[in-house]
Amino acid sequence: MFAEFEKFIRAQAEITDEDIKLFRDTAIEKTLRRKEFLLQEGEVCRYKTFVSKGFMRTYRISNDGTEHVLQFSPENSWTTDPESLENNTPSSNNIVALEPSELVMWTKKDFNYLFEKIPNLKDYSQKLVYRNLYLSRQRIYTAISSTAEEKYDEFIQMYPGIISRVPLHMVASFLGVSRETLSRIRHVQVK
Amino acid sequence: MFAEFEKFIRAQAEITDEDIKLFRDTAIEKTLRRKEFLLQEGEVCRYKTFVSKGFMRTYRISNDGTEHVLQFSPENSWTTDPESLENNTPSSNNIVALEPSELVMWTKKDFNYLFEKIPNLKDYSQKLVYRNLYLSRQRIYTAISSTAEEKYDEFIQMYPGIISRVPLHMVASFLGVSRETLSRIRHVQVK
DNA sequence: CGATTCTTTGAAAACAGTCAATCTGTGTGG
DNA sequence: CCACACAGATTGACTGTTTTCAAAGAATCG
Repeated sequence: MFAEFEKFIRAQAEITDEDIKLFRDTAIEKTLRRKEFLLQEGEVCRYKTFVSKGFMRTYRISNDGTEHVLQFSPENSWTTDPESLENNTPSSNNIVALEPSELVMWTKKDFNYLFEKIPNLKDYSQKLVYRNLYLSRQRIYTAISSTAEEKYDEFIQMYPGIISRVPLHMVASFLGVSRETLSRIRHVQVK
Repeated sequence: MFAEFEKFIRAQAEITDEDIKLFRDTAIEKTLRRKEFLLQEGEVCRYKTFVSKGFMRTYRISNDGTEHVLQFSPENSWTTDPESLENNTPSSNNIVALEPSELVMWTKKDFNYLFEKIPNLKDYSQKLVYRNLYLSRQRIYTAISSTAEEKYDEFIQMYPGIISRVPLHMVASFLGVSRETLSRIRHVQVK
């Protein structure tokens, strides 16, 4: 699990062998089976976590009991609840494994220590947050400006790999459309 | 204009008199009349900008020519296109004054210089980005999970001051509903 | 005041959601 | 290996919501 992370982080930032040792010494590895939770609503998120294998999904449950998917996290991406982690507040989100998954995690404290010791990490982290912010803005724009069909098309464009790995009703939930509507949209397009 | 910024930043972070001098020496002040642009689609965003008085609005124009409001920025808040600023890429957004406004701006270069000189600034900036990210996520969640009426109610809750300062059709555009729908929602609620 | 911008209203049409039933594929246990 | 259960996907009919279009009324800016 750590091996995948090492490969990933070396590709993303200038990282020395010593840095890698620091990462490794503080990392916690975790394996999840399908449908196991990394985080459940009400818990405080304790870890920055990197998905080295598998597939995670973040969702929230609304008052009427419906699930709404906020994020898909395939291997080689990060998944956490930054708000809960930063402020030590109970999370409103659930993070669950969609496939058997392998995670590499760090506590906030350890990661702060890494920030001090690994100069390039702060820059990388900053960039990551910014990218997150752009993507969020883009998603907001799509949500307020597009029809269901346009949302679906953009999803396919932006995350081409995802559609084949998750049930369609979760894609529908991610897009904010009912599963039936998504089904009909897709059927029209096949023609 | 700078006076408002000084007051604001002192309240937000531990800032010394020397820090203030640094801020001031690099700041550019700008006054905008109603409907004047801070940034237009296609331009590269060059400044971090603080709204010390007035009211700014960020919007994007979709293919069919419709405006979609991404952000409202009243006095004592920041407004920029972070993506364009960071990557020197042409912006897809327009930022325009809704009221006569006064701005305090810094180039990216100068602000990086400030980051080096003012240790607490990085933390403050980090927090700001994070808060932005939470708010964006919240807005995404609302967009995919709520009815038009719920969206409006949440807007009123979250930004109580805004509704009285902007035309309703811009609120509608922010929420992703037609102005007619918003009008009807509001009318029902008055009962 | 005059022009422009903004808001409201009504009626029709388009769109998306709900409900219920059916179909499909997958994997499990007998 | 088959039968069955289960999760997921699709379909049709219906309902409800939202958009669109058009017109008129209200408010605001210069």
